[in-house]
Amino acid sequence: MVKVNDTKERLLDAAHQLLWDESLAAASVDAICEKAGVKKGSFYHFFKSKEDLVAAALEAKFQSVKPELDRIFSSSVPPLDRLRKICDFLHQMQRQKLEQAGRVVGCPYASVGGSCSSEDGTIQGKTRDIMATQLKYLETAIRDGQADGSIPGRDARAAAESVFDFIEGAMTAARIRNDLKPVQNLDRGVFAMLGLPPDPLPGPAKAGAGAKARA
Amino acid sequence: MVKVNDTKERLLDAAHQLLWDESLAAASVDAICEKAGVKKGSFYHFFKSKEDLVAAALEAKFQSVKPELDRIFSSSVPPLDRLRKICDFLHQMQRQKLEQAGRVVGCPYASVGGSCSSEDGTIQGKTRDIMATQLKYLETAIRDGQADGSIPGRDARAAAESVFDFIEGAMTAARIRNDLKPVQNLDRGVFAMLGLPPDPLPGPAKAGAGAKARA
DNA sequence: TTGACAGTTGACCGATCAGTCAAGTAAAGT
DNA sequence: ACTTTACTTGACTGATCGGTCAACTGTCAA
Repeated sequence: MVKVNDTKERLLDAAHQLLWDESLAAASVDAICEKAGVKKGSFYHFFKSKEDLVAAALEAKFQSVKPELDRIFSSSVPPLDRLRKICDFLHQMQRQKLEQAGRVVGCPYASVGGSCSSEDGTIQGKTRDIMATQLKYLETAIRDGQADGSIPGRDARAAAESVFDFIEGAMTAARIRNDLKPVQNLDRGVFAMLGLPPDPLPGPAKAGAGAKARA
Repeated sequence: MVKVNDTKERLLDAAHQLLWDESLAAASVDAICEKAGVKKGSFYHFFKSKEDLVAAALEAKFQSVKPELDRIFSSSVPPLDRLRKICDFLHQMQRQKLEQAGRVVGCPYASVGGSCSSEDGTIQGKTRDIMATQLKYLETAIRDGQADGSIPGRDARAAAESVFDFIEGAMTAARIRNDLKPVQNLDRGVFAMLGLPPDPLPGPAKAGAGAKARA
């Protein structure tokens, strides 16, 4: 009995699911309403426009994963571990979405933000804001790493931007190719971008030919 | 008088311009026809569907820049120079499109491919093909570099994929933020990704504070 | 001269788009 | 008991979507 009226949440959930699993184009007001089991009149009781709902759905979803980001990027974790963890987190999330949605979905912010003309101010602005916030996590981790000597270089901001662009590019590639491979070893690309030697093979003494698992 | 009937070309041009400058959603059949100065009936005389036209427009545009790619990635050019040149080429192209379209447009293949549900087989398939072809240029250059010792590492394919993802991510970021900055120094990210030292500052003795241009 | 045919035209189709609205329900506030 | 308020509903609008069609035009070949 914690919540009797969850209409708004159902709309936000349905919208984000359509945005992420399908596309901005697939997330029509009618489709969102049908998926949420809500009539269109109710939709416009809670949101003044479709743009409004889309922006709210992106924001709500980001807020829901933010605690996880705060945990992963905790200052109590060594900077390189934060990077390893976020790469693994992104990979696992894509794997989970693949099972649930039946396809690789990539990053919703890049997909949605990239698929609107800049005129759609509200939506693209929201994706910009969220991605800027995500960038800060990377920037802080890299700056901490540079401070403790675990990461070479001095310009944490520029390094974070490059790493972020690489990750987003890999997510987009995974979506377009409908293939998890681009996001399977994000840490290798991230470490290379930062001028770090690649991680030793995961798992202790995992038999000889680790590289063969590629095939 | 070389061409009396350029209707098909006008449709392809108009379509690609809308796809690139605006979005897949903005490239409606009506909008394409209006921009091309062609009636819808004629459209369907040349193309059997909108998907058909979009795929053809993407392919046609790629074919039109292919000679430039072949020149940039010529085997007669040192591998590192090929990478420098393609980064500069992409930057200049984005700059030119910015002037022409009034905004940063990014990579049309990533934008279009990322903004359709995988169901749109034809279109997403075409973007996949084109991007796979582009990847081969990078792969060859990197393999040549690894062969002559100018690039460290052994797995040219994996390195090319990482570099490609980074470049695409930067193009997408530039589009979403409507800002050229992410594509202004692609070579730095590319070189870092390949484990290379950054290029020395461009231009001989370009006054002291090169880094100040950032602000 | 007459077809044949590539190309063009504008009217038209049903479906779907985002968004509106008046009427209704039900619970909370007075 | 009465009103206010939050929410729901289904029918509706005009615009636009992708796509069709029969009729028309010009050109070139037989």
